[in-house]
Amino acid sequence: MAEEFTEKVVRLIRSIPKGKVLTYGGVAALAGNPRGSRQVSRILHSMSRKHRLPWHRVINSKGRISLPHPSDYEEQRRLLEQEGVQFSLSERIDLGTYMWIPGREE
DNA sequence: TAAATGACAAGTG
DNA sequence: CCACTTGCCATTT
Repeated sequence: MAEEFTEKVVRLIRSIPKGKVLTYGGVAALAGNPRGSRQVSRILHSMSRKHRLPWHRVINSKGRISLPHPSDYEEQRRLLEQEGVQFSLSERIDLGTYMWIPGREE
C-alpha cells in the first residue's frame, strides 16, 4: 500500500536516538523514497504532535530548522538544545556530528 | 482537470 | 554564506 511510506516514516522518526537528528531527505530515503522529502515534511506537519513523535529531530539538509513560524522555530531549537544538540552562531547544526546513521551505535 | 502549495534539496553565481 | 532557480511530488484548491 501507499500507506507503507507513511508508516515507515513514522517508525523511522520514532527511532531517532535522543541527541541525534535526520534530514527530511534522509528520512525519505531510508523510508524508500529518495524523492519524498516534501512528503515527509507534510506528514510531520499534519501528524507530528499527535503521534507523540520526536518531530524536532528532523531538520533540513543545510543543518537548519525549517519551521516558518518563529514560536515553533524557537520550540524546536529549545527541545534540541535540551538533548545536547549544539547550534552554531549562525543557527546551524553540524550534520557530521549529529546526523543519525541507522546501525551505527544507535 | 488544472493550478497552487509546501516543516525540501541540489545547483549556480 | 546568501539569493535565486529548477526539480520534485502528494495533497489541496
